[in-house]
Amino acid sequence: MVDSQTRFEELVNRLREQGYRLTPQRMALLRLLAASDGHPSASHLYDQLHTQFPTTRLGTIYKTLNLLKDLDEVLELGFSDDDNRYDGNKPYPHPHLICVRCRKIMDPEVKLAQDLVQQVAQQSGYQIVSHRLDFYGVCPDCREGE
Amino acid sequence: MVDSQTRFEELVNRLREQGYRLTPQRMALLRLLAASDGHPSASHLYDQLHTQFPTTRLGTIYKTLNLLKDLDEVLELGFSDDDNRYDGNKPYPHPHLICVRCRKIMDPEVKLAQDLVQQVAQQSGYQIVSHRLDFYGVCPDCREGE
DNA sequence: GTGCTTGCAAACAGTTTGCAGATAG
DNA sequence: CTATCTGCAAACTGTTTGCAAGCAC
Repeated sequence: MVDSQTRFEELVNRLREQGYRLTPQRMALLRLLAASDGHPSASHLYDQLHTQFPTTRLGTIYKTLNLLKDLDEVLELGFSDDDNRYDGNKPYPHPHLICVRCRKIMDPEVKLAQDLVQQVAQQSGYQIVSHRLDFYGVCPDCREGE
Repeated sequence: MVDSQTRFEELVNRLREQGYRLTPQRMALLRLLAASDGHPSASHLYDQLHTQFPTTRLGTIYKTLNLLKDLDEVLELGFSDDDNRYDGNKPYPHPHLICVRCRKIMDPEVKLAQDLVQQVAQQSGYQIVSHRLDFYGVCPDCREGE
């Protein structure tokens, strides 16, 4: 992972150069995204921002997250049965490891064989634009109490 | 893919042996699930059932789908930004290929290297219970009109 | 000063739940 | 006969939208 201060500055510059405004709330959100490796949800980010900016609402957070998503600076991990999660450090497809008990999400140190993507493209005639690989399991902490 | 009649009978027997009732609506839903290779959504199934059983409601369809999901006879593909899709023919993890334009879903003829799963388990200490691999792309039909 | 951003509240959509009447076994 | 299933409607939840006031530039 890139240094969190560096990533923060990257995000700030990216918004600035695109002509977006850097409000204090946005700066704080960018700082959180750059600092977190835990794939926070919008409401987790809200909990953290709320202490500093008591009037901040979830809606505002979603707006900024969607903005960053459109700029490809944040990866959104959507779940149909749970809050979506956001990764502001590695905004490109990569495998995730999800604990089915505590919902902790980490990045395993593996990657999808690139020729598998090629193979799918050739077989199907699809133009592949992205992919997603999630492993579901029980994390060591959650296995302990069994 | 297994023959659709065979799969239908499998599903019927599975419900029967578990003591669940085989109502006409359920039978029709099982038939649809066994026959479809297009990963239908609940509302797609509803559209089809509705002609035969005009009083059938989406809620009922969800109840039966969840029942089959609990019996591991249907695979649910959840999407945070779209209807969930259901696969009654291959109710185990396998890769999917999703058109980002028309939302058609097919099964590419590839499979995830099994040792990748092992590798993740060993590295992380997680007990892996499942996984999901989705490729996103533009299907040949949707590329045509470009 | 201009118009993007925020706070706020209401809307949205897919899915789930609760209940009374219908029905499979 | 009776417990399960269906139809129905309301509830639920995470996310999005619309608008007026605020503030970055």
